[in-house]
Amino acid sequence: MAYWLFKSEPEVFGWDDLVAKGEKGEEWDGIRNYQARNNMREMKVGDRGFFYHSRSGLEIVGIVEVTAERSQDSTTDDPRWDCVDIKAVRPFKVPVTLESIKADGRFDDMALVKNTRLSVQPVTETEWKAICALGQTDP
DNA sequence: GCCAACGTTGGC
DNA sequence: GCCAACGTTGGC
Repeated sequence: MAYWLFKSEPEVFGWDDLVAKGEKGEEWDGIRNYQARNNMREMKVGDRGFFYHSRSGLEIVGIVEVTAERSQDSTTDDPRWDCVDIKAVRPFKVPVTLESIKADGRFDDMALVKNTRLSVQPVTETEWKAICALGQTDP
């Protein structure tokens, strides 16, 4: 199983919005960046990801799961863009802020720190476990 | 709300 | 194939 991180602006589509979608989850559409799209193409059903609030909040707030593999992004006819579906699994007991991730030192290689503009990015198993621990939440 | 960083587009 | 112009993301 692989691990990922999904960014979203809470004012546009936040953690609570994903929770409201329930078990069916939500199509992670609107991604128009090749790197982010390529990451989604690698995803398998059952892969886990962090849900991060960008622009405001600036913290990882919960764990999500991939519920459907790549298919055409329904918001466009352009065949270049496809995406996966994700659902909320559980919230972090304690949100993990970007500030604390930067201050930690163990996460300096994460795209979250090094490539701030990448909205869908891979996370290593080591990073996954360490961040879940910071969030005081089961991986 | 600003703007730096980065990605994409298109004229040449 | 270069690079200027433009558009978008996201931290501050």
